Amino acid sequence: MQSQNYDKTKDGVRVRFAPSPTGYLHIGGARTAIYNWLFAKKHKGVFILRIENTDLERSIADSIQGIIDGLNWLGINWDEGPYFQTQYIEEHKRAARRLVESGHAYKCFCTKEELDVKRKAALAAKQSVQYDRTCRRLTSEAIAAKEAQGLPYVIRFKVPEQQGSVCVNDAVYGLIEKQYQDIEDFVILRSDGSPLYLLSNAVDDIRDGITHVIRGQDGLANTPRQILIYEALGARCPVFAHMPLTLDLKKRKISKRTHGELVSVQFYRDHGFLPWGLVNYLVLLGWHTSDDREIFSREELIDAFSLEGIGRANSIFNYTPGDPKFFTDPKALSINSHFLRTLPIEEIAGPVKEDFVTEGIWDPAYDGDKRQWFLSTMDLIRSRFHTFKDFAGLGRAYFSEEFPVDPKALKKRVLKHPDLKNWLPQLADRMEQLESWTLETTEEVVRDFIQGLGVKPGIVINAVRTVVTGQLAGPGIFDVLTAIGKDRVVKRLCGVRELFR
RNA sequence: GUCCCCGUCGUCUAGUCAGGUCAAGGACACCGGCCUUUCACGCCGGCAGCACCGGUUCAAAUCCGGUCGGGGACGCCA
Repeated sequence: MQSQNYDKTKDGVRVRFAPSPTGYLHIGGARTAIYNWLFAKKHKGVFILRIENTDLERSIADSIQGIIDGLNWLGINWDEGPYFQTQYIEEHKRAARRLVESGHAYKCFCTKEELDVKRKAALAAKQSVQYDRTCRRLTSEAIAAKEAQGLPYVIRFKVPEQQGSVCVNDAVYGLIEKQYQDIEDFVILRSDGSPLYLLSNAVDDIRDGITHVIRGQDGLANTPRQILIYEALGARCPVFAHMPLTLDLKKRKISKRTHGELVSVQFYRDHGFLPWGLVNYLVLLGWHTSDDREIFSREELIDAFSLEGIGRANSIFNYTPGDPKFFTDPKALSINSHFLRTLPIEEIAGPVKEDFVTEGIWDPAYDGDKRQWFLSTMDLIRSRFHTFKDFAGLGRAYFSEEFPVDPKALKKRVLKHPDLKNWLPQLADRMEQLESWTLETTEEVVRDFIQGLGVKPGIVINAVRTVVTGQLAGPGIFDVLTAIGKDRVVKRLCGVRELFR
């Protein structure tokens, strides 16, 4: 058998993301996809999406939609696919047969029951639990006889019985050696004729011309066996690069089962993350440059990315359940808010609009006459926000006449000084008479009013902020007043009496 | 039970391959200060770590050995 190289594109980089169809995109999976995607972009290669469903029963369309949606939202675009593993089952079977013919695999007639007994015995004797290779020693007559009886069989891979080992030169973990004697004759085809993952995966990667397999470290232990398959099939091995896993604070693998929605990409979309904020956070879980950069634009990240930067130690998704301040890893939030307050304002207008539409506070004029106002107001308030949900939440008073008043702010900034009940409407009267409504004129009228009262400026100013925005804190008050506008300010200030009830 | 991998601040990590310039640097979080009408932003400062033990060496986070701790793989799962 001659060696066939991956020459799909004259040895250009070809990588793939091969999730199983679970119905949603897991952040760990997203991270794997991101690394592959970055590697492909960096080397101007091809990124393939391949759905690894060997389970024919399931409704594929439904269960892959979540994955596709997640990748699309993140902006991780693929060049080929999605391919489906089920489409290639015949090819996998042919490969298994070919391996039997070439003497690299054999039929095994042992039943599950027999194997179970042996396994238990081995366990009891504290021996390693490997298949004892009974059927490997069957004569061709014995095999023919069993086949004639119609006995079901699986196909097992013949692991070399000599001394020695399989070597993997992992791009991340370095040289990994696995003794032949520590590998059992693993099954590659079930007794019902269907192929197993180890085989299918290798065959698919060979067919797709995959040059670099970038995947989770949980695949590391499979690699020696897959290399045996590659070699037996006469194929050139891809470069393997295993990435460390992401665990929770208790060092458990993160999963939807134990961590819920929090580990799905969808959750971050629903909670106001910018897609790139999530990408930037995820890429830092197990990868780093040797300078101190942590914030990247798309182009910067593609340029900076390399397999050498991938670490070997598992990282932890730093999330504390029930944390009142951080609903997910604080670092994720901080990266997201960094982008939220530094990106050109136009770039966050999109997601904010989408949210406003669902919240029912979108004004079509924000795309027209009020565009400038919309953008500058977002710009004014964004430095305090963590997600774009905050615009319709904490920032609601700027965009809607209906907004809640924070009870803490009300108590501390308004109710504490009963005189405000009269002062604020008086101030509103003065404002009413202003010809122009600018930073300067509003400041002048407010300061003048305060001077007349002879009280500390903060008392009035903070009360105005709370009454006008519903919040304890916010931008400089005169910025707030100009942003919200004379009519609404006056109306809200006069409404202070309501708040005293 | 067998095999493989990993171990630097609470978290993400730089530094480990080519030992000294590391009495260990950055980021997030936390604390304090400045700014200020508030809160953020920004700026300045602080807290906090080489898992442990032994060896090699003039010198070890870095090399070697062991211990402990963590993770992964050992399926007719993917």
